[in-house]
Amino acid sequence: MPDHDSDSLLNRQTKRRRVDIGVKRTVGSTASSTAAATTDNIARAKAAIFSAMNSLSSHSHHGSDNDSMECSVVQPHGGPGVVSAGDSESKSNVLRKLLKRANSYEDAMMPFPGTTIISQLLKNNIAKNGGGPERGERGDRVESGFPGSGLSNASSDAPQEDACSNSSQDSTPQECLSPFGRPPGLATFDIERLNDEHLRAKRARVENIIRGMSHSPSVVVPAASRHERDHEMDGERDLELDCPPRQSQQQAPSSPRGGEVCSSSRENKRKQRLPQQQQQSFTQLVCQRKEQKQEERRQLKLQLEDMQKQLRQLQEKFFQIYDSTDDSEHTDLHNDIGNMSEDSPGRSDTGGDDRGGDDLRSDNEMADLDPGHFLDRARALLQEQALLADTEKPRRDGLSRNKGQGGPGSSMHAEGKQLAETLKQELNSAMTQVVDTVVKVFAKPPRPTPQQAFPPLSIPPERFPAAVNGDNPNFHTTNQRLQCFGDVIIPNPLDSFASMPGIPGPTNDQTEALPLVVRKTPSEHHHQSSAVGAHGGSHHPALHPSSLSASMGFSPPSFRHPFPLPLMGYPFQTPIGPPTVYPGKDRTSPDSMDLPRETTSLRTKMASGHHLGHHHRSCSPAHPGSTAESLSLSLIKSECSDLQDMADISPYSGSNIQEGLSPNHLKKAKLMFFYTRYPSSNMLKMFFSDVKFNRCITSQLIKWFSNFREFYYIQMEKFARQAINDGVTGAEEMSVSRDCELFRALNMHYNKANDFEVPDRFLEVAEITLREFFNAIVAGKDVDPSWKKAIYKVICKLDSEVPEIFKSPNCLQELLHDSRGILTNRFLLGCPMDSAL
DNA sequence: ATTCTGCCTG
DNA sequence: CAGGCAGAAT
Repeated sequence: MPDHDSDSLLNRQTKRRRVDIGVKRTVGSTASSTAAATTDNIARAKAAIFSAMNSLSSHSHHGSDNDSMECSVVQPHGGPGVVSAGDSESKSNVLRKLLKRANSYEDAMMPFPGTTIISQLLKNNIAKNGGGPERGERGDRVESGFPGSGLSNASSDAPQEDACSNSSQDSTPQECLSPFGRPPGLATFDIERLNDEHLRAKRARVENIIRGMSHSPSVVVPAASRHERDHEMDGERDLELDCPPRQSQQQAPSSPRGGEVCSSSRENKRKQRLPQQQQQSFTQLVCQRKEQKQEERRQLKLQLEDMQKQLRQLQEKFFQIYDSTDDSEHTDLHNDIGNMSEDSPGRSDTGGDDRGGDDLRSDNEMADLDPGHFLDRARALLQEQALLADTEKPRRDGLSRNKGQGGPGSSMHAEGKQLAETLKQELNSAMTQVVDTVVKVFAKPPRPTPQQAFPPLSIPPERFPAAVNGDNPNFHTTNQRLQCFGDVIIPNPLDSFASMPGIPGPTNDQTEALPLVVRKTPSEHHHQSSAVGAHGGSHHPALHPSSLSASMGFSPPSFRHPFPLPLMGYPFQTPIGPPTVYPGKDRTSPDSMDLPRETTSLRTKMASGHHLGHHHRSCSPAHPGSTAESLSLSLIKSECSDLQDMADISPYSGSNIQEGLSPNHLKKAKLMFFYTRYPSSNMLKMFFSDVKFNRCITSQLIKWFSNFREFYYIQMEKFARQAINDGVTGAEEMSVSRDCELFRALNMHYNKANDFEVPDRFLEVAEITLREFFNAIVAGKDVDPSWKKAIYKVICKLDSEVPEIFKSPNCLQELLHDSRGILTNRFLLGCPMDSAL
């Protein structure tokens, strides 16, 4: 095909010449403009949310460092103007601020771990609230009730100053600076009374809201959020609708700066899909959860510290008592006093009651002089464990006593106990270490591998001091906490992502959402199509939110995927996995044929991502494929600099609306191409109603069709030239049938599994296209760099209506009249949740 | 200024 | 198939 080659060369030379036609500009414009308006509106709110989330997440990461006030960044744009907005807006702001305060208070409250944030919050509110008399005017400005904005860290941030300055206008500086600084209700008491009723009402509202949110992730979404959700749905389906007042109000706070950030960050690349969604309510939920986690974390840390202290003390005691044992175990190195003390650090300091010399001596005696003593001890221990009476060897007991063990008459008994306890303690210590590790992982982002990072405290596996009872409570508590944590942590180990350089905070926010997602995922149309290959094992839960939750329940913790995050942004129905885990050889269904490819392509982008490789490598060697996949996905999101999109991440995507395009969507798009080559963005929205549209999604879909067209026209040109080369003289001589090579090529591309009956109309269009190309080439028009333009113009008019069935999220199943995929998937995946088709 | 498109490249 | 780009349309 010399011609073609030269042609492409020509094109290349004159590149950038505008070849495209006015195609679709008209149709698309309406749609796009509408869509644009909608997204734009939403965008601001998103940006706001994003920033809030971001700040929160960063807060959580550094929280342990007591950088706590980072949370104040929550509302970068939260100037005075914000406050003046509508009712709902101020409410949301108030909430945010409340949450903010909660964070601050959390630090302050540390000594009272048991206290709830809310109660403290409210108390403080009461105490402080008198500060702003004028506040009464605006009931909604509850934030004024929290003059403690600057409370935990005055230097922390500017944003906080906003709130601070706000209140300072009305109240004294002290209020602003020191929440605890002045005795509650002194001068302000009267004032407070004036506003008492009002404040009560306010508090009640706030409390209710917070309570509702804090109850559980699954909780009923507050009215506000529900509305939002509804609105979102409306927005998707009917873009013409104006935003309800609420919406616009909510957007108000974020408008200016959110937009800026958004656009600036967007400049880098056109990024990908990022799910978009709920706004205020989500933010609130996220914040709340963050708070809760943070508090838990802190408490846990405190307890751990206590435990460690106790452990040290116990250790000391232990060394005091069991020096000999330790020594003998440790070797013969310690034959004399000096060595002993060395071996047991801290012991010399604290322990030094009476035993110093005696102990040592006894050690010597035991080791050298009286080996029998040792045996006695061991026996005693055994006896203890066997619940035998220690009276068996009164004599030896006495001996040991004489030796200076210093124990009471029941030393044997005590010893046995202690040894038993020691064993327990070892287990405990292990647990402690684990807990500690976990906590650290959470607290400090830049921690690579939790596993090895055992606390320095790490007491050698030798024996630990007998666990005094006092120790146990803590231990139990810790354990319980750990378990509780587990529920939280496991679903969103994301925090570990935080440790990765390339990953921005926002990513973590998504994590937060996970638990929520899980709950809300009825998953209606999973496994629409087939696709999946063979063994269920290949499926990775991480890519399937609902299945994730489901599998979570059934899989042992160790199998839980460490990187669930990606699901948010990606595929739901994605059968994925095969390519990652299994090279794709064992794909059985014809349908699945194209899957690997799609999957691969999906992954391609991620793979192309810069930091990808080492990231997942370092992160979870255990799950190479899946990890890579999910991580990549997360990275993609991370990379997506579009703040709006980031803000779009929401936990509510579960039900019907997906936040990303799955391979099945791609498949569907391909099938749709048989009907329409130039779908408008509006049309796409209608036909992909199960996807939450944002700019990224729209762009991607458009890009898909663009790619489809590209391939289509390339094929057309190719075959046209081929026909010419073959000596065809008239366009009429050519036809496109289902048997012809051209069709096969096309079908292979768009309908690889061949499980869809290509409409005749497509054949006609293909034929027309082919002839157009043929004629154009024959006429020598291909010398014109934009010679295809005319053809495009013709072809774009040949779009036919896409059958209604394509509007159904489940259309693939119906179109492919193949339930195999569904059943297969369900079985293979062993995911009951998915049966909720 | 934004959106959409096609072209080229990987 | 996606990223990046440039051009055109709005």
